[in-house]
Amino acid sequence: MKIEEIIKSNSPISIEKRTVLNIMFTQNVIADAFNDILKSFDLSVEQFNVLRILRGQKGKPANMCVIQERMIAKTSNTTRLVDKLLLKDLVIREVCEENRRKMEITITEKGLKLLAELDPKIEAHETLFSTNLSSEELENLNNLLEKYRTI
Amino acid sequence: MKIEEIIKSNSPISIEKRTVLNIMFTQNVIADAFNDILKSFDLSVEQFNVLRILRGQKGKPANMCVIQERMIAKTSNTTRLVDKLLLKDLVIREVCEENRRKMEITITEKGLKLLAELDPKIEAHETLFSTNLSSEELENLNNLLEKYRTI
DNA sequence: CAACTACATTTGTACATACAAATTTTGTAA
DNA sequence: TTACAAAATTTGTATGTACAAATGTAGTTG
Repeated sequence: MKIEEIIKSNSPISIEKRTVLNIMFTQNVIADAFNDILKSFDLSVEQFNVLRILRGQKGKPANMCVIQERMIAKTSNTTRLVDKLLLKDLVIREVCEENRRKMEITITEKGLKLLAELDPKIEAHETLFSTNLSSEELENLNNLLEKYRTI
Repeated sequence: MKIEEIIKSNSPISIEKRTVLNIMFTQNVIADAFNDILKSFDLSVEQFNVLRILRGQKGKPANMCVIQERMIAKTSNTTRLVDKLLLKDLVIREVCEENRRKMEITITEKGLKLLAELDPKIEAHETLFSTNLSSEELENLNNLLEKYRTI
């Protein structure tokens, strides 16, 4: 569906504006589908991302800075996201003994299990949209996006 | 900058996952730049979008349904967005006489003036990223996104 | 070591988002 | 005409986001 139909515009839209709208709208479609999956697991997208970052640490704890710099939405409030994960026993939080300003966040067994359960569903979702494009088209799309956002 | 560097991943990422990340991240970059512009005008992105939808009505009022269906993020709370715009005298809200369940929202002169002031800045921003790509590349990007998100 | 500055995180506040429940009005059918 | 269902919007609640200010800790310099 063309972006003009989606926002029900009757006047023509410049290619620059269309590109912005298309990126915004496509992100929305993906995020909505993500949300649908995570909702049944009582996780928000950002909570899920934090868990994935922690799993990527392979046992090593991560402090708040590290989590923050790896998140996609840069200014999510990491403290409160971790608070929520703590309440569900998906992570533990300890003061770092070498530098008491830092916090060490580690994913728990329960957190890992939850991710393991989610993995196939998330992967299926990621694949779902991609099947509309050939591998060359996918590569092309990624290259164009990377080139586009460079300032 | 490649998406792998951005999220500081050391393990390889599938093309499907990379595509999702690239779309999410690019949208974030655009939205942040948008926010920077609107912040100085004390508008949020969604408030701005509502104003633009109202301007598109060319004098005709729009009811809440109409506004909602034209917004990019489908479940923004239109009532509260309009509340905020009312407080700033950028719109007026009246009960529709033919169907008293409906509300008629109209943009004010002040709202139109604000948009007129914003227009060139927003356009410059939309153009900024687009200059990284040729017209064919832009067309290509738009087509790929439209094809990608089709379910 | 006292005073500063920088660092890491938390807290406060205002606003936005998601979704369900409530409210008001309209149309319709017994 | 009362009762009921549907439509349009609002309200409530929990959560998330943006950003500034506050807190607590570490390192540095006079």
